[in-house]
Amino acid sequence: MARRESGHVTLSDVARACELSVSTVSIVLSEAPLSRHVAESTRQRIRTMARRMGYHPDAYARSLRRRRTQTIGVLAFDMSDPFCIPVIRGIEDALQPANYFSLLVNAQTQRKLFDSYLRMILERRAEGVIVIASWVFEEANLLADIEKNHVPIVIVGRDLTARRIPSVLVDNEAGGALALRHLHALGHRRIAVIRGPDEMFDSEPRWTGIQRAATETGIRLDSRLVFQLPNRVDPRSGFDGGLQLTRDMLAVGRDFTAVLAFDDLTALGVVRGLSDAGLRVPEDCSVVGFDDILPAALSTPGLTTIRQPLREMGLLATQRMLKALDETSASGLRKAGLHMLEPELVVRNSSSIAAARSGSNGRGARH
Amino acid sequence: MARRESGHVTLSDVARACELSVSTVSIVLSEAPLSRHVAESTRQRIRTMARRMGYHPDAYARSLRRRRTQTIGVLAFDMSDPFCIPVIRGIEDALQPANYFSLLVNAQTQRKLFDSYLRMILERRAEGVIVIASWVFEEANLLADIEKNHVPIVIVGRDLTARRIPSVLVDNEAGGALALRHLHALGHRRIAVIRGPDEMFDSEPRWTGIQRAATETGIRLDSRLVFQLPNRVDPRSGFDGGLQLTRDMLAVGRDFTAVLAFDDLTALGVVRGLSDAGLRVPEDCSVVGFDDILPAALSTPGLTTIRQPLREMGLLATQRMLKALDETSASGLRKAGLHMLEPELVVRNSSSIAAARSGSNGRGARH
DNA sequence: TGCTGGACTTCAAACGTTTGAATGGTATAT
DNA sequence: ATATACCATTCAAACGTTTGAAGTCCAGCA
Repeated sequence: MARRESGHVTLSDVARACELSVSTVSIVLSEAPLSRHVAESTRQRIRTMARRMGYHPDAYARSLRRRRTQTIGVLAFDMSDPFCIPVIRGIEDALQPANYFSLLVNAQTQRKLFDSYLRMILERRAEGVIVIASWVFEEANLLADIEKNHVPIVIVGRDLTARRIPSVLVDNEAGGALALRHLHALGHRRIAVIRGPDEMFDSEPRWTGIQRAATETGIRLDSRLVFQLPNRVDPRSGFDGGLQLTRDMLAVGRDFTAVLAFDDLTALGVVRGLSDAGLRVPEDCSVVGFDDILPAALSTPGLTTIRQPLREMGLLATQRMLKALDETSASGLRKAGLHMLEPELVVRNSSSIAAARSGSNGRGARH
Repeated sequence: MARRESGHVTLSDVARACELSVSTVSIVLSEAPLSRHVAESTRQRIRTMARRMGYHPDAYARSLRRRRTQTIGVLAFDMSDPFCIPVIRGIEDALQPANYFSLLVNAQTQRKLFDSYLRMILERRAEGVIVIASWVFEEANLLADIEKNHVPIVIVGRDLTARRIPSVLVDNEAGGALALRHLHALGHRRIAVIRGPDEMFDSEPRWTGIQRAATETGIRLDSRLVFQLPNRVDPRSGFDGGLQLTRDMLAVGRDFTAVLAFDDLTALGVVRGLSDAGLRVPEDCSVVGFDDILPAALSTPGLTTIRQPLREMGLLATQRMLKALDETSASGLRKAGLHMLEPELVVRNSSSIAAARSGSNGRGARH
C-alpha cells in the first residue's frame, strides 16, 4: 500500500552518508545564503554524494516549509481543441524563465471535470490559475472558492471582466470585420455566414463585427444565407456542422460566392461540402475561417483565415499572472483589465476574386 | 515574498471555528475510519463550516504525511504534435477512475527541457512516469535517476524493452505493410515512398513493413522513388518535407501513381505539392498517410491513412502503470513487456484505383 | 462502591524540508 | 586576559496533515 516506503532518497540519507547533519546538507544543496560559510571541500563532498545517491529534494516537503509552490494551475476547457495548444505553449514559455511550473489539466468540456480539477488545483496550492476557455460556462462557484483562498486568476478566450477577472482575448469583432472586408475587397457580394454556437463566447462579437463591416461596405447580408452552428461536443463537431450546413445550402440552391465560417474547423467542413458537390475552392466559391489553427495551414487549398495570436495570448496572460503575484505581496489590489489583441488576416488559397457570375452559384461538375 | 501567508484556510482554522481539535476535524473531513465514532451532529457541523470557509486540504501536507501523491508524471516529448493529444486523453481517462492525477509536462522536443522536467517530476514525487515519445533520444541518465528512486516507468511510441522499460506502441511494420497492400490492391505499381527521419523511432519498422509487403506482392520499389525526410524540428516540418520532396520529384519528372508518406503531416504536404502542380488527388495520384491524426480527417480529400489506436495506447500504458504500482508493494519485480497494438487501414478519399496511364505521371492542368 | 465498556474526542509524533538562533571553535584586536 | 569577529556546523521549531494510542465521560452492572 505504501508507495514511497524506502523509495526516495532523503536529505537524512545523504547526511548520514556524509556524516554531517541534515541542516548542513540542506543548506548546501538548496544553495541557501548560509552555504557561503560552508567549507568548499565539504560542499563538494555533499554535492557529489547527493548526485551519486540520486537525491532529489521532495517538492512536497519543500513547498510545505517554504510556503511557496512555484506552480500556476492551467485549466483548459478542452485540450483536444487545436486552439489550446499554442496558448499553452505561450504560457509555458512565459513560466519557464520565471521559474514557475504549470499544473496543466484538461476538463474535456465536462462541467463536472472542470470543477473537480479546479478543486485539485486549489488543493495543490497553485499560486494562481489560468483558465483557457472560450466556452460560456457557469462560473459562479468557480469564483467563490478561488477567491476565498485568495488565488489570483486570469482567463484566456473570454471576457469576464464583468466578474472582475482579468481577461485576455482576441478582438473578435475586429476579426469578423476583417474577414468580411477581405471578401468584399475580392468582389464578393453574396456571402454566406455561418455563425458560431450560442455557447461559444466568440460567436456574438464576431457576428457583430461582420454586420458592422457589411453595413460599412454596403453589403446586404441575406438572412437566408446566415446560419448558426449547433452547440458542439468535440472538436470535430465544428467540421461536421460546416459540412452539413453547406450541403443544406447547396441542396436548396442558394446563391452565394463565398462562405465566411465561424472558425477554421467549420471552414474545413465547408470546403469538404463544396468539394463533395463538385465545386472548386476558391474558383467557384471562396471560404474564410477564423483562428488559424494548425490544420488550416495544412489543408489544400491553404485556408484563408483570421489569425488569433494564440501564443501571444498565453504569454500575455502569464505575464499578467506573474505581475499579479508580485503585487499581491504588496497590496491585495487587483485591476481586472481587459486585454484585447489584434487579429490578423492570413491570406492563403481558399479565397480569390469573385467569379463574374451573377445568378448562378457556379454549381457544376469539376471537369 | 511569502505567497501563501494568510492565504489558504487550514485545518486549524476550521478547528478553531468549530471549537474542536484539529484531529477531529481531520478525521471527519478526510473520512477516515475513525469518523464512524464522531457524532453525526458534529460531523455535520464540521462539514458545513469547512464548506463555508472554503477549506481545501493541502495536498502537500497530506501527501507528505500519507507518503502517497496519487500522481503519475506524463512527459510528452512534443505536445504540439497532434499525435500526443489522443494519447494523453487515453491516459487521463484511465487515471481518473483510479483516482490518480496526471502531472503533464511538455519537453517541446528539447533535450534540456526533457531533463529538467524529468527532474521536476521526480521532485514532485510522481509515483510513476509515462513518457510519450517516438523520438530516438538519449535515454541513459533518464533511466539512471528514475531507477535509483524506484519510480516505475512506461513508454508510449517507442520500443525500449531492450532497456527493460515496458513499451506500448503500434505495430509499425504491420502498418507499413497495410499501406502498401492497400495501394497494391488499387492497382498501383509505381509507388513513391517517403521514409521518416532517422531520429524517429517509427521510421525503420514502417519501412521494413513496406519492403516486406512489396516483396510479397511482387512490387518493385524503385530506389529513385524512395526518399527520406530530414530530421524535424516542429510539427510543421513533416508537412514542409512532404511538400518539398514532391516538388523535387515532379521537377525531375519522376513517374509514379501513388505516394506512401511517412505520416499524415507528410502526406498533407504531398497533397499540397501535387495540387500546386495541377495534379488531382486521388484521380492523378493517390496519397496514403500514417497515424490518423485530426487534420487527416479534416482535409479535403479526406486522407487515407493507417490509424494508430492512440487513445487505446494511452489507456493501455496507464493500466500497465497502475498494475505495476500495485505489484511494487508486493514485489519489486518488473517484467518489461512489449505491447504492440494493431494498426487499422482507414480508407478515405485520397486513394483510388490507379489510372490506366503507363509512361506518364499524369501531369497536366486541372481543367 | 468499583469496574467494564462503549461513545466521543484529543495527544503527540511523524512525513522531509528550511531557517533563525545557537553552538563550539579559532584567530585577531583590545 | 577578555572581548570581538568570524568560520563551520548543528539545534530545534515550523509548515499542514494523518493516525495509533491515549484520554475523558458516562451508563450499566456486579
